[in-house]
Amino acid sequence: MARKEGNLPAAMRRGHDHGRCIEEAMTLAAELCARRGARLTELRRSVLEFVWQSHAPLGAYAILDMLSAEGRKPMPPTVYRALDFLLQQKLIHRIASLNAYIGCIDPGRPHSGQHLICRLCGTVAEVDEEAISGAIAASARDLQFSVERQTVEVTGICVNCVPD
Amino acid sequence: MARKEGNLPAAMRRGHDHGRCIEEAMTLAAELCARRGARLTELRRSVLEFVWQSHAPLGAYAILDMLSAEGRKPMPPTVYRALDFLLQQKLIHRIASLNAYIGCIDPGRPHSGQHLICRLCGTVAEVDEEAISGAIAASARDLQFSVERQTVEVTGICVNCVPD
DNA sequence: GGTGCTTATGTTATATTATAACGTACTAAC
DNA sequence: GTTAGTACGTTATAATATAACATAAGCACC
Repeated sequence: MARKEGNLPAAMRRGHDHGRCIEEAMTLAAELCARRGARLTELRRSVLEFVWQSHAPLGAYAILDMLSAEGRKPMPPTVYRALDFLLQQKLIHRIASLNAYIGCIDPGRPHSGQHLICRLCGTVAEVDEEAISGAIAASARDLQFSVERQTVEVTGICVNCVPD
Repeated sequence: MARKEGNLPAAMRRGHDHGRCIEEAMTLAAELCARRGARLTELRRSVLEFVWQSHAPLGAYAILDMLSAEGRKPMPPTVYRALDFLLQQKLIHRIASLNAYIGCIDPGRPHSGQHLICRLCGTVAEVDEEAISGAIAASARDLQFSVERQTVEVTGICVNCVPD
């Protein structure tokens, strides 16, 4: 029995109101930064907004081009510093296998986060399955390995890109 | 109860006979390539040997330097092509979070493979836990996502690098 | 043992991603 | 308003990777 589309992550729901995704992400980011005493400057806000413009991850130089098109003409370190800030605040994730950055769907809560990357449309859906992170933690414990970070990137074809 | 060192992957056994790791890997590589009609040329063999010189992953340009020191003076594409061949034959893995390459411990058998990366000594241990790959497969199935590749990279501190 | 096909490697140039180092400007606290 | 700290600007370069085309090596067939 096929899962209802409504239960899929927003990234994989074709018709979802993405404006709402952006709006919620920006609001939550502002709240979190305020609470933490971290400064979500105009630049950082712009970068976060660009990252959120779709559910496909964005490269640093794509962001740089977008900022240039907007009138700012930043150099790479400026962009990387903004990305570093957003990473530290856990507002975005880096997708190592793509050298690109994507908005975090749940920045308020600590989580490891697994990413499903569609090879065709580029969409990345973030999930947080205790079964996965728990299995990794258990395996590490067994080897007396002290885990600091889990990177789980699953490449394949999403439901919207396979023939029915 | 602590796991015995003898049960750890070779990468994490301090005193293991690494010459034997290399030897076995090279023999197995030769066998597999022969069986598959793939040509393990001198260059490819050298690259594989360099990758196996330790259980820490090696960057493409480090390999290039090693080849240069040996007398060959290859250019980057030569190294990358050799790495591509070895990746296709599943004789090595690419560690995305490090942009580096490491020998596969079990190239004969299809497997997804998870990597535990010690931030301090650089050692990477490959494990293949059905609990992990199964949990990922189950989660993907649930989202009707068709998995082609799993990248699991766990960063932390290995048993040899934590204080007793 | 040459011919031609395929695969592997050489070579030149450049693309892409990321950081080091140092200077300036902004902000908040006093 | 001075100062300390943080953010941003700027220049230069490092590190990783690939495109495009030329040459050479292996091999299959006659």
